[in-house]
Amino acid sequence: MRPKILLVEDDPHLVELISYNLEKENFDVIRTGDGEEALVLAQEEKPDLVILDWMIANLSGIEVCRRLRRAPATANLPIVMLTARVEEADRIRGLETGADDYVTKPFSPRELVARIRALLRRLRPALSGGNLDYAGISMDTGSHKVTRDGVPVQLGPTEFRLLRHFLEHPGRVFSREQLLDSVWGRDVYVEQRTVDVHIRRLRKAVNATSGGEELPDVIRTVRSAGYALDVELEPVRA
Amino acid sequence: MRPKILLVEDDPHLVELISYNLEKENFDVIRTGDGEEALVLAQEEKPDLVILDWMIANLSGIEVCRRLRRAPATANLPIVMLTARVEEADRIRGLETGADDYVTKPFSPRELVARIRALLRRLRPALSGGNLDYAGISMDTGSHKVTRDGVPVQLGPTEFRLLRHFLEHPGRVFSREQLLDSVWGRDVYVEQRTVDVHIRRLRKAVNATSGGEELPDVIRTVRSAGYALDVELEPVRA
DNA sequence: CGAAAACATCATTAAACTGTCATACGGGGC
DNA sequence: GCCCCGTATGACAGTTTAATGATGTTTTCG
Repeated sequence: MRPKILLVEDDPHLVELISYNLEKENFDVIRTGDGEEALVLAQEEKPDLVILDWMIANLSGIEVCRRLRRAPATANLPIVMLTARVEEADRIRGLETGADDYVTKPFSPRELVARIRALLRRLRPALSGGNLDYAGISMDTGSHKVTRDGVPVQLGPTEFRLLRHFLEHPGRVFSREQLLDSVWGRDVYVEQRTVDVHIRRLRKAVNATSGGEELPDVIRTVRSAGYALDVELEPVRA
Repeated sequence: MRPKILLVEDDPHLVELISYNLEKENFDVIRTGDGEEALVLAQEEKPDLVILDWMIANLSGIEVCRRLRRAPATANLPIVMLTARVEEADRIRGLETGADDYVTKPFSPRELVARIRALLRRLRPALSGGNLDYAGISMDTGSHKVTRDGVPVQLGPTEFRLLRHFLEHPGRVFSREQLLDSVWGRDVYVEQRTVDVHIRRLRKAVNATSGGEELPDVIRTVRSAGYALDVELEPVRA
């Protein structure tokens, strides 16, 4: 899967340099030089990471950073600040505003890419071909193989993406709407109840071994809220 | 909660400089100058983050980094590499080995702290909200889980919203009307007495442990006024 | 092109939750 | 103690929500 990077930079020369290096490394790059537009693109394109120049048109980079952090949809978006400013106070201000990393010009494109990789490796392991593990479930995102307690699990494409999404945020509850958004895609219209069906297929595949025995369910249904991946330790009810 | 930092550095001057700055910022610092010992300490002390100098005794920093990543217990430990090496190739190698950030000497202590904060902010979201706690009751709004003294509590949707509302305003008394307004919704018409029933269900779930024993009631009934979440000691009346 | 897999829906069944009532309980004033 | 009024409680029936199995269609791939 190609990670999608939103590049917010108004120097055409730099845009070209960075884009070239990112695309060479198999990233998708969306470009803009405008602060306002950056906010819109961050909402609509759902990039995996933002590279943000401090000095851009319309809104300063730091203001864009602050607004991204404030909006729920982008509050967790990784942000790399990019700037010619070398004063320590500025770097610290950038980091404290919510940037995850801070690179000063002139910079090495390769180092920038390495830093982006390090960030994504940490925050979105699935993007860098890493392994996702939780509660005995192991997913190799590179080879698309999934095992439970070492036993291979067979999944269809949608179930795979669904499980990957859960593994990236273990324990957290997602509404059907959120799942449709992040697993199916923002512009697909399907019934919310369709999620149920895929949850069922995922459960069936993950909870059953080849022998037909039943393993503990790893997906928790939260009535009127959604679903979450986790091992409910006790189904005991008051 | 004070984050615990493992500082692996053998230059006494630097150790002091870094420790001083970290402790001033309310971090706990564990120190060692030895690579082997660093691995042991990482296992035993379970630090929240490691600062790792490239050049240290016994094992190079990069080898320590690699081994930390390999051991399951420390595979996800955030690592900040620290080095005098300025060559780009080294920085990239450090990041690709699994370090989360890379700081070159000479560096600003305040920037180091800012980078550490940025990393921890990102990786330990538990420290910055999402949780509601009061009187032994803990609600994780992200995973929709509630515990009392660590014991899971099962709630229906309405009881969950009700408890959340109380946890957001602990100690305060709400009339049935107010509760209907903020928990049920402004435009829903239900009997005021219905609140009583849900209060009862909430009490039942929260005050009873799996064993069936009774814990002290956390909801105070205020006659002719409403209810409050409160561990007000019983007005002892003999 | 044709078979197999994957998909989105629908209808049905099963389960959980909800609001209301009737009744029992209990504190406070007298 | 006795009464009054507000609260607690258990039961119940209707409603909402999720699980399940089946079905027709689309997509994938040989």
